[in-house]
Amino acid sequence: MKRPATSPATETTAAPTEGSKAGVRDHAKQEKFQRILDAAVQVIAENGYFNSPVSAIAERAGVADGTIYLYFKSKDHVLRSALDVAFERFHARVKAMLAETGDPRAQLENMARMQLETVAANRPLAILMQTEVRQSAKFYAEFSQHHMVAYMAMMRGVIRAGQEKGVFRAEISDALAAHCIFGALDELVGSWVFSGREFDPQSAAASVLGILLQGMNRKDGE
Amino acid sequence: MKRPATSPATETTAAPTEGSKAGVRDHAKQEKFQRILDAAVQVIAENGYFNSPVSAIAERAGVADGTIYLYFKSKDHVLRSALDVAFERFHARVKAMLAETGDPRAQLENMARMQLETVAANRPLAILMQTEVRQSAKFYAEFSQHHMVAYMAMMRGVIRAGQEKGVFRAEISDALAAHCIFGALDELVGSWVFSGREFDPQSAAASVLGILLQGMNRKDGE
Amino acid sequence: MKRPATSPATETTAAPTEGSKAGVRDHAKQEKFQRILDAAVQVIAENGYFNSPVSAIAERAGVADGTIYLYFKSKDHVLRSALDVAFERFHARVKAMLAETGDPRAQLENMARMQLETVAANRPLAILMQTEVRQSAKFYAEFSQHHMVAYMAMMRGVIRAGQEKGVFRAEISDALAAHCIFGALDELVGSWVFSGREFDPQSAAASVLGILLQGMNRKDGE
Amino acid sequence: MKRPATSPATETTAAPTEGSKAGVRDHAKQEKFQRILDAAVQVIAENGYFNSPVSAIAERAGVADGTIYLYFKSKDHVLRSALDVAFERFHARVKAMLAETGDPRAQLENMARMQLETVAANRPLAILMQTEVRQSAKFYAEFSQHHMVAYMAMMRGVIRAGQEKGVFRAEISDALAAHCIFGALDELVGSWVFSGREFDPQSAAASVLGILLQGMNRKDGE
DNA sequence: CATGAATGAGCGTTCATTCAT
DNA sequence: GATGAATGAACGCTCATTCAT
Repeated sequence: MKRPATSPATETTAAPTEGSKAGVRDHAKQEKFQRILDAAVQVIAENGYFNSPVSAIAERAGVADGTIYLYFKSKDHVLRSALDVAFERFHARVKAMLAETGDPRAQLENMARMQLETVAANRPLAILMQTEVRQSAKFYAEFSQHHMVAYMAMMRGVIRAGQEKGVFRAEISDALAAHCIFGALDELVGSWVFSGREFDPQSAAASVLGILLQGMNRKDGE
Repeated sequence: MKRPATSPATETTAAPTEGSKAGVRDHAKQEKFQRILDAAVQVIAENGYFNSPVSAIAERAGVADGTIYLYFKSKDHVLRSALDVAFERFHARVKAMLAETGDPRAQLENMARMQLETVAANRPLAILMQTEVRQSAKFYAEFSQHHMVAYMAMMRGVIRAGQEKGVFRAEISDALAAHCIFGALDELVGSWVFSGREFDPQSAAASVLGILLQGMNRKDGE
Repeated sequence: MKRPATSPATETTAAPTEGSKAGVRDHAKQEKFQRILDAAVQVIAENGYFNSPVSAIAERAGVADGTIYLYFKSKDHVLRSALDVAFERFHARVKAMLAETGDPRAQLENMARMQLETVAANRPLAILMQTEVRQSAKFYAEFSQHHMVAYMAMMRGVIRAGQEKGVFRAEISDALAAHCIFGALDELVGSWVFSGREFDPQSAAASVLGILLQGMNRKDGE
Repeated sequence: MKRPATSPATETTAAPTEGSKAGVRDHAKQEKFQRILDAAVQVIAENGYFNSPVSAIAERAGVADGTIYLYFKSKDHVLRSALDVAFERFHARVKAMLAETGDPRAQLENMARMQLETVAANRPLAILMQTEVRQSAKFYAEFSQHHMVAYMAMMRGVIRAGQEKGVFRAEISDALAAHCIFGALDELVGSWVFSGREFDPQSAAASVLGILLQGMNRKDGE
């Protein structure tokens, strides 16, 4: 089947109806839900969305093909859910970090480090983020609306706070700066993910922010 | 058919054999070759590679399905060719610009401007560059080997030259800086391409480089 | 997919995995397996392998096109299986007969009769044996290796036994004689199959062996 | 295209219209006609009819694809012509031999030898005779009507003459005996053609006829 | 006559999805 | 709930044949 022209609004991918009969049942359901998601991430990272039959995902998850459709409306929604879930977790962790960090520069560096760490911790998921999110303009636009905008807003808030505190130059557009930071890191992730090279999130984040905060220009007197 | 495991090395996508019979024939062939490429770029930009049947590309190009296969070995090669041709043109233009520009800062800004201009000039192609290049890890790795490495090398050369002339800080890694610049611009392109917003390449390039060269930090005494 | 250059060795065409869940399921599977085989034999006998779309076989079998591929790896394997199954049954029956027949002359005549009977009992299958086995040199060579060699070996064994018992001339090559008998019968089958004429296997077998055993020459004193 | 349901009556495959302008032209035409036929025999023997694109035949013959259709109505007719021409030549040579040979036994042995020689002289053609003639029941039936019947009639005539002269047993059916002889030889040819083994037509013919004339039975007193 | 680019019907095969068990 | 056999639409690609040059 082709991706339907009208995409069904994402529905924030709630895990299957919870809160009914027994907690045991719920737990079993949740567990299978997650197993399918993990299998999908692995299989799709290896072969790409369109070269990953639902049957391959089912097999990796250890369930029957039909079972997938008890948990997800379509193959498409499996991918959406995987990305949604992953992003929401990341988002929550960043939000928590921001709440307990004061200095804008430290906040930015932590965000950078967490972005790279997330990728380093789950390579298949990183591959999905680099490839399948962009599998089509429509999908990407949708994903961006849901998640990227929210993430960028957080980053822009940090930058604006820094500007108000006088640590960042006030004449810089917060939106532009956020794009620059995210883009630089994302590019790094891409080159890492596809080459397979190792790298240290901590120091890589520091290096990138070193460039972006201090600039490439040699200062007079250096 | 699935994407073949061993892809036949790209072959630099020469347009069909030229230089024989009549110039007329050659011209007609070249024209049809290009028409198919353009159609492919449009259709794939709209629907994504896997949701774009060859028949749709053929229809858009105004040729029969089978005709595609007189010019390209496979659907896969149509996409490769489109990307190869586009990149090679871009690469050549950048190279020419570098040859007639002396100042490293001006060189970087021109590169940035040209990257954004290219995208502004051909939105469907920009979409392809943002999406289909990454359609699979394999494809991306291959494309990167062919083109990105070459482009990045050019940029790193400019940065090193600037470091030697003393305009850029010497302690910065040229590779990392190149990734940051490219990534920042690419991210900008992405957000533009998928939102449909307008923007001015010239000033956008200047703004981005403003951040990357001078840094976000407020200088003492400002 | 194209016919793979290396065909995967026939695998003796086991019917789908049996012996698990319920005997009911197994039986249903076996029944469909056989139905597809029968449909294939009929359709291919009528039109030839290459003029028999899989869809035509599926239709005749009363299943969907895709269902064929749940039972067979490829169109190619449907044909192989049909021939393999048919030959193995024939082979087994001949073997059983040989075990309970003593006289070499009677053994030969029974083999001849059974060859003709088999054909008379299933005309479409006979057509396949006369045509599609030879559809390509490769296929034929493969089939011969698997089945013809085994059958010829049985016949040569009978002939050698007859020679040792002194009923057949010792100076005759058993291999050559076997070829002569089989060829004479096969030619008869061919002329029958394609003309549609009726004939009686019993008496035809007797007549052919009458010629081959006693020779065409008039004996002195006759 | 599929083989048309109504086969166009064969038309005895006359070479293109001759007897007009100049003998030179005619000769050139004949030569190209033959070149295409030879190419077809080679290519089809190697790959089978349905795996032999017209373009492959054209290439082997050194002509353009379209040129084939100036000499033959369809791909189908190229094959028919090749077989017709080959058979007619063989038929003529046998006929000439029969005219200058008196003894029925010698006639039969010469026919056998010539059948094997023909095959030994042109292996690709032999492969065609063993395989493509049988590509479908329809084709085979048609070919048989045209050629086999004629050839069998000659052989039956020889056998009947032998019976009248008292050298062959009178109670044998001439038709059956002819089938036996032809079938035995044809089987031999088949086993040779597909195995690639060498063999000597002269002695093989003698051996086969040795069996068929004298019989396999040991005579009393031997 | 000869060419070979163009056509488009047709094929083998895959796989998302359904539904009887 | 879970299964997995069955479906059939859809696809990439081939190639016999035509026809403008």
